[in-house]
Amino acid sequence: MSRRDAKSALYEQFARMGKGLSNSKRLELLDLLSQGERSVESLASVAGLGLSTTSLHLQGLKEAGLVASRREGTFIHYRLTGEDVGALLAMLRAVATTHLAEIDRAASKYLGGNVLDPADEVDRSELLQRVRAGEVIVLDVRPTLEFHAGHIPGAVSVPLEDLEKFLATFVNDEEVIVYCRGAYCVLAYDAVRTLNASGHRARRLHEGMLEWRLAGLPVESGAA
Amino acid sequence: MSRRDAKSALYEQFARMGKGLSNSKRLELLDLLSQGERSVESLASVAGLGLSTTSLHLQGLKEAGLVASRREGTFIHYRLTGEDVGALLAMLRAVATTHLAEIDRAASKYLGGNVLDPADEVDRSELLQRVRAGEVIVLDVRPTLEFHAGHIPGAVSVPLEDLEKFLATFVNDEEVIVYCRGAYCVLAYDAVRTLNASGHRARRLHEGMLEWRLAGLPVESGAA
DNA sequence: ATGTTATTCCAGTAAAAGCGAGAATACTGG
DNA sequence: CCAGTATTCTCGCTTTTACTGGAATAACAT
Repeated sequence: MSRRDAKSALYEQFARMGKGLSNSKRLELLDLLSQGERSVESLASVAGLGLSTTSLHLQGLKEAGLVASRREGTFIHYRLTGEDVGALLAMLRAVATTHLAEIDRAASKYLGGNVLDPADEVDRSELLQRVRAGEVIVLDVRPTLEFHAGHIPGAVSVPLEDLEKFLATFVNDEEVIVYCRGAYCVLAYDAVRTLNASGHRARRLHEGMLEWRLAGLPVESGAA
Repeated sequence: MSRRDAKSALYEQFARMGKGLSNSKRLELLDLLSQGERSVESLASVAGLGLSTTSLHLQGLKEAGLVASRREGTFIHYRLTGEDVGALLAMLRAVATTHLAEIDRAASKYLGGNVLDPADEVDRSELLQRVRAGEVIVLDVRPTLEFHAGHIPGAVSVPLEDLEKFLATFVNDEEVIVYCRGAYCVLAYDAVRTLNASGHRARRLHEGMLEWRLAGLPVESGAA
């Protein structure tokens, strides 16, 4: 084997992982998996994909070394192969946001309105400090299972769909900080709008759980 | 446009950048560009690709926001769009190395022999400290143009092809530290072998110029 | 065993990517 | 303005990818 061929073979290997990141549906799946392991069917329904397609993408991701699977009864749970995969995903998003102007437009279409207004965002250190001082209420608006897989200590789990119900009993006027999966997760944006519309002071945590964990900040798992 | 569609559109944008990383030849091109800007023809010859194919890949990378181009006379010089692109590339390599076992095998085939022996490697801080103390000679074995685009302060430019010639006049018995482009660049491995074979004490800098720069360490440009 | 459920495997199809060879284009220097 | 050079565009051609609907598997419960 020539030097050239050996070099190609090596870069071919790196490209295997690159291929995993080269499709929007696969990125959606990775994004979901960054919150904890999930079954194929659950991934398919959230990502809006057919089952066989989802299965195929997951096998592609496994081939790329980005995910691994575990059998539990009839279910097969997929998960990221490591923390570093989440970091890679976050960096891809960050670099893409910096260099592709279309992302801002697509993001504001998806997340709604004035996404870029930083006045509504709290950074991680501020949240940490204020929740420890008991000055704020932290709301985790992801689905319950994701909350159980890991959340910010002290956060209350209120899945977005239960927010209205929660508000009915929420007479407190403390400030609320809302978070969800990560940088481009829509849940917290929606929640902040709902909270503000019903007269509460609410802001969104900058980014979300993925980046919180990557920053090495404390994570609690199980029920609140 | 539905929520689903808006979400897809957003992830489609991230996938654009992912596609840039999904082909081995494109990764080779990015790797070369991480050392500084280059013309199309120069990239094509080093990567072993046809001119039209190279041009097409470069346009793909431009579409992905990973590279930009600049015209100078009849030449068009391509470059990475930012330092963060180099960081993304380095992280992709690192994550792939962690999770794809085949990479070790492909790497040792390409780089030759006992790649993994860490005894032959010097880390960045050790190099920095010892070159400042004047205890070692640092050899940059990349092509001259890449050396000019940016090198470790105090390093001597000896392109690999000129190494034999250099050795003829090199009677010093100080230790030599060799570096080249980055983690999987073959030049420094070859150079260390040549140096050792002719009785010199030589070790390789861990990784290379790309990672040195990303670590925020001092870089000098222009002639030595 | 048998039926149930979650997942994977298997064609088959349409679309896209990768590639080289040669024509076309864009700039430079007489 | 014209020849020369670097790059891009345009075809064809082959390979790969994305996806679907239905058959096949694997573990489980009865």
